[in-house]
Amino acid sequence: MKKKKGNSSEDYLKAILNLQKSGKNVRAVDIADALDVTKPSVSVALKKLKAKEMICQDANGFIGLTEKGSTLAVKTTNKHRIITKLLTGIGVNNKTAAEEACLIEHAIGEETYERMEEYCKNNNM
Amino acid sequence: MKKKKGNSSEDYLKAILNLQKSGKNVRAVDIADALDVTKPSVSVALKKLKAKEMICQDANGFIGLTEKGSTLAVKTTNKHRIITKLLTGIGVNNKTAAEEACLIEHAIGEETYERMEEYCKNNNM
DNA sequence: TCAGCAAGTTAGATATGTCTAACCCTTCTA
DNA sequence: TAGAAGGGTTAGACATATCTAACTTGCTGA
Repeated sequence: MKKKKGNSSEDYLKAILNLQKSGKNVRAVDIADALDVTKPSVSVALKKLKAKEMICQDANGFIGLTEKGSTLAVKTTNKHRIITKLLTGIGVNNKTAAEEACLIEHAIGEETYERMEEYCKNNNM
Repeated sequence: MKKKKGNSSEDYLKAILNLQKSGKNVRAVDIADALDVTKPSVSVALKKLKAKEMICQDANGFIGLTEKGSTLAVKTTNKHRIITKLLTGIGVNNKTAAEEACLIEHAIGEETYERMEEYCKNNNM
C-alpha cells in the first residue's frame, strides 16, 4: 500500500482480516508493512482497537479479531470490494479503484452500501 | 448542512461559490452558517485559503474567489454533482447522496472523475 | 452619546493519525 | 556469553480541523 495516509480503525481491522486470511499469525510489524506505516503508529492504533474490544493480543504479540472486530472487518472489506467493483465497472483502472475504494468506504453509510449491493446484483457484476 | 465535520479547503471553496451564486456578498458568518461550523473555524480556514491565494477578502470582510480558487471550487462542485447523480441513480435518497458525495468527492482523483462523467453521459443521466 | 449587538480574530484546548528517537525484551549467533 | 537483530512500546512533536472563551471593532438605536 502507499501514498494516502490517515488510516482509520476500520483500515487496521481490514488489514488484520486480510493478513489472517493469508494463514499466518498476525503481528504488529505485519500490519505496519501492510499499511506502510511505522510500528509506533500501529502500536497506538492497536491500543485503541483493544480499548474498543475489537482485537485481542496474546503474550507473544499475536493479534486476533474479536467477534465485534471481525464483524466490522468483514463489513468493511465487503464495502471495499463492492466499491472497487463499481469503479472498475465504469472504467477506472484496478489499482486506482482499489486505492480510492479504501477512502470512499469510510464515507458511505448502510443505505448506500445496500443500494450498491443491489446494483451489482441486478447488473451481474 | 449537518453531522459530519472535518471540512477541507475544497468544502469552504464550494460553500463560497454556492453563496456567491445566491447573489449576496459573502461574509465569514455566512460560510459558518452554511457549513454549520463556528466563526473561529471559518476564520482559520479562510486564513489558509488566503495563503494559498484561493480567496481574497476586502476591507468590509466580503469574500471573493480568485481565479485559482474559482477553478477549484467549480471543479469540486462538479465532482459533487456527478457523485450525487450516480448515487441517486442506484437508488440512494437525495439527502444521503448529497451528504455522502461531499465526503466522497475528496477521495476520487482525476481519472475516476472523468470515468464518472463519461458514464453519466453514456447513460443519459 | 453610550450600551449592546453583530462580525471577525486570536488564544488555548481537544481529537485524530503519523513520525522519529529512544528504550525494553527476547532470541539467535559468533 | 555478549552483542546484534527483530518486535513492541512510550514520549514528544507535527499537521489538520474543531470548539469555547475572550477581545476588538464598528454600527445602531434609545
